[in-house]
Amino acid sequence: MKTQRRQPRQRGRPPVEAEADIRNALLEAAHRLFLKHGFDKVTAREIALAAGTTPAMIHYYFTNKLGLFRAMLQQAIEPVRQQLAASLATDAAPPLDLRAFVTAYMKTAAANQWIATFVVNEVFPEHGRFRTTFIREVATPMMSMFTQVLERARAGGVLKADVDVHFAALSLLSLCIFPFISRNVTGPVLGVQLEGDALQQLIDHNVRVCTAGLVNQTEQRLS
Amino acid sequence: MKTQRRQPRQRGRPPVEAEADIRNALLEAAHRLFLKHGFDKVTAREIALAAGTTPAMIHYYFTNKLGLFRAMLQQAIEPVRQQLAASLATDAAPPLDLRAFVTAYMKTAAANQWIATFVVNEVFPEHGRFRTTFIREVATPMMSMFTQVLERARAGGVLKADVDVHFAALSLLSLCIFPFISRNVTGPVLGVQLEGDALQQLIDHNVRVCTAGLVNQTEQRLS
DNA sequence: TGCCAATTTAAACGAGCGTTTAATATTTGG
DNA sequence: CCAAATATTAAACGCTCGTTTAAATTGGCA
Repeated sequence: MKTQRRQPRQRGRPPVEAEADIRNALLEAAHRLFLKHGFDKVTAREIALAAGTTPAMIHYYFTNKLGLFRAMLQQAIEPVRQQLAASLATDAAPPLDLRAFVTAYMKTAAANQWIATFVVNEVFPEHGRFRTTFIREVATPMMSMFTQVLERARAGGVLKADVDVHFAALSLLSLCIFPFISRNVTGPVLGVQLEGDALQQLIDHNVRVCTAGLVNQTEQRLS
Repeated sequence: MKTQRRQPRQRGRPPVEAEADIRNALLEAAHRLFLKHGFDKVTAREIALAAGTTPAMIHYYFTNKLGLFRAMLQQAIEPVRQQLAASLATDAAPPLDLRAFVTAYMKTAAANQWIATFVVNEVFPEHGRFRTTFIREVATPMMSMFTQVLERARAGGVLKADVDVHFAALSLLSLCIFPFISRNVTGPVLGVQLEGDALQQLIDHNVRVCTAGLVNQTEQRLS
């Protein structure tokens, strides 16, 4: 894995049609490696090699390793952030469609498993490189949308009256996120891979648990 | 934090009454630093300095940095493992005392917050240093006790008949563990510190959620 | 008393890291 | 067609890390 030879490319200013070729290769390699193994576990040389270039290009285009990480992250996280935010921006509520919530969260988490790894590596640790940024830019605004929806649901009599909104949010996040964070352990132990049919079963299970725990029972009794 | 001076101790063979003095100091410093920041984030020099000695002593007593980590971990994890295992070894069941379960888990997790950090740092990552060991020695046996208890509860008619035992276990773990793993983010965002009163509230909340979601309702209706 | 084994020290080693440099080749614009 | 700007390379720099070494100092024991 170390003595891999890089095929050197032509020096000098490249023709205009193929601009920023190396830059994109670096971003792509950074996405693949950083998000799989974490910032510290991947060396600048590895990324450069994977991108078919030299570490000096990281400095040339992104000043340093962290600059490359940041540039890559911005590209990677934006569509996901929008996707999740959209699943909360339902002014149509307050039926509090828990099934839609849970499904949206877990489907995106399953489709972008790097998110769980990234969060565990860079935002959960006390001195995680992106902890404060994540809290400011992602967690706080989304949590405020979240609790807002839940408050409205409670006002509409859907959420059980004596359930704390913050605890309800925490329960939902726990049930939806933990399985992905712990997948490298719970997968082998339970023999479950969070995709396809098993994922759908878990979604159904989670919907059931938090519906029973958080929502006033009405028509459920009939089934 | 770097230019701290170490007070050199007397050379030569120490008097017999104070044996393995440095060894214990190293173990104690390793416990404090490794479990707080993770194996990679702490240097051998830091630990040696914190223990009032030199890095060479790590080699002398534990061969290398990893040896020190392992020795420290064994000491640290054993009482916790026994404590948690005991909370499952209730042949007295099957009333499936969920409150006792949840309380035992979350109280120990709260009293030993380093566990969550350790698990996130060293066992959840795909190439976590203790992932396979943890799966073999801790996760698998405990999960088998866990599912056994749940199976018995279902046989006794306590657990809802159509709830999968593995999913039930996963839900319980999610609700009980995730809050500690994510505490550095959810703490600031929700304004909740998992200790004292807030911890008790969360325990009650979790008991309620998973009782409603997993257990057949009987006397609950009356309240 | 004197030697041996145990313990500790200061210093250095070698590898790997992120980063920087200086040279070089190429395209573009005047 | 030439000069300036640009992109890339190979090499090395300086630092930190885990680990090792060689010497120094002491207690126990014959």
